[in-house]
Amino acid sequence: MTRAGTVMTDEPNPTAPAVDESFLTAARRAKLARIIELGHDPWGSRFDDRQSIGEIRARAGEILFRRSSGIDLELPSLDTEEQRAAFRGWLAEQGAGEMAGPRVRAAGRIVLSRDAGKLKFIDIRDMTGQIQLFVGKAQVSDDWELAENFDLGDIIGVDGSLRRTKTGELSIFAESLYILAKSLETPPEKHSGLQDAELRQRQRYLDLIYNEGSLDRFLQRTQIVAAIRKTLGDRGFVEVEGPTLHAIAGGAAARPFTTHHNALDIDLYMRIALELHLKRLLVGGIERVYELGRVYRNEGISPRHNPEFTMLEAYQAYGDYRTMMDLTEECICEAIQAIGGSRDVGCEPRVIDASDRPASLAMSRSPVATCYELPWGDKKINFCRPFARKTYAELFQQHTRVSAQDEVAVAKLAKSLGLETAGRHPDVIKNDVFEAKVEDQLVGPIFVLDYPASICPLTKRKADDPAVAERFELFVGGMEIANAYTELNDPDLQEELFRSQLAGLSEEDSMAKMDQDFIRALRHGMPPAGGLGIGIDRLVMLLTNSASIRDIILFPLLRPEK
RNA sequence: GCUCCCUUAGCUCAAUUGGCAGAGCAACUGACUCUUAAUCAGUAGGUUUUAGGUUCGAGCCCUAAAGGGAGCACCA
Repeated sequence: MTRAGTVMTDEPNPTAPAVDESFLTAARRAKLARIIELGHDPWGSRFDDRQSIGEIRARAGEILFRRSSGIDLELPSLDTEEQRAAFRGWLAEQGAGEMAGPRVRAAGRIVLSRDAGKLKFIDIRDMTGQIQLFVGKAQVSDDWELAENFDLGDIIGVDGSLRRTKTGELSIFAESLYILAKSLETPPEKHSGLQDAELRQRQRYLDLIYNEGSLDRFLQRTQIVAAIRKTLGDRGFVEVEGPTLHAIAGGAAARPFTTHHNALDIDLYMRIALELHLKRLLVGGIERVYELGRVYRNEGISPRHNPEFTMLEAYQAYGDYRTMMDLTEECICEAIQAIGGSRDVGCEPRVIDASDRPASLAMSRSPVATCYELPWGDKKINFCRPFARKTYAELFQQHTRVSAQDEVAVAKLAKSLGLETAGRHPDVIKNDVFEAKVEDQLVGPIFVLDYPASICPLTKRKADDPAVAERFELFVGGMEIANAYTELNDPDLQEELFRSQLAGLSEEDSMAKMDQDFIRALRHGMPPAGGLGIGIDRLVMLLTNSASIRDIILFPLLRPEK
């Protein structure tokens, strides 16, 4: 393993210069040195055949009380405080004897420690749970002094037997102890954890270790993403990996990050969307295709925006936006199920009536009633399939008392809301009003259908009304979660829409957006298709009841420290 | 980029009207072989984010900077 010119420095070096030689770390370094004196490597090594704490806890039923007479007794159940109290009485009645349980080996981080004379109670935690070690000076003999040099935060291993203490606490009665990694820093306060939002983000590892729910939340994120992949995979969607470095940053109207390729000497953009390359793959014959990956937008940071975020885009040939509505419901409901969302919470399967379903919109297949209820802030949100479906125009009318068709009245309303109207397209003004007055109100889940065509340059128009685009957005908890189109596959119209869209932009921006190869691909023929985008971060926020996107992104962007 | 708010011991938080900077946890010393946020006794730990200013006196008032938070702008 040693390469020429490299010196392996396996020898622990307790005299290494400390960055912060405060009295707290000095105490830990003194223990580090003492552990080395005792003949242990404070940085540990491979630790085979351990069981997870979750697995070990599951073996509690194997513990027996062995009376001196040789008769083994099963222990009473110990799930509640009453049962624990009863256990203590029961144990006192048994007289002479001792607990006997399976031999186990565990490893984890010390999160709590209580000394009681020649006894130590050490709580260790691994990814699956937490358990108490019972460490007696007489019982561990040689390892007692090692244990005396343990600190909160150290990662240790233990061999012992699984038993219960006299108070009923499931514990590993230690026989041998191992130091696997010394911790030289002081952990956060043990009751309240790490509260400071900045420290929680910068030092996410501490948040994960010490804040209740943090690790679970991020594991749930992984489960949600895995469930979405499974949902799509089960339906024949092919996952692909498109380029993240784009010569042309298209597919959305966001400002890209720029970067530079040295050998080619060209500026490149970090992708702002997945759309245009996935549609090329529809042309190429991948009839159901998706990508679940990172996009980058050079925009402001807020509780709902991080400059890099995870987006799902899925395209299905021979479908349309109604197809994608069903797919959206399936992805979300199966994700809820994957994280253990409660099912059938008494929400009556709703009958889709005229108010939910515009006459023009036929369900593409009969809905399956599936009901989940999740907390969202101080509210609860019911995810009952099918989700409500209302048109943009209906919702506009309902929440503003103004007809979306009445451009004069809409402009007047916009002005009264303090929105800029001069020189703007009526549909843009209308959409500003919609965003200001309607979106926040949509607790949902609700599909908003049929957007003004002029704000949807990549979307097919309705056959009977070219002013309306076949697009929906799914709103839940006031957030836009999904956005889907019947994809525009007319190359000439697409080019025209791009040009009119770009008319207002500077030459430089215009060049950045006009993707001639994409138009050329459409000219070769793209099947009619439905396309869906889901903002994964916002979906995870919603499903984990998180108020800030920074709570569900492991390492959100922060200014560099100092 | 703009506005407002926050920053006190390693961590979590106090500090009255501008009047001696405090507690809990963590640490250190001691007691305890069944603890559960263990308990008890004692010890130590501070450039109050930074740089200026006002004042007899500033954690507190003023100015600026840094970092964070909320909102706005940006985000078809």
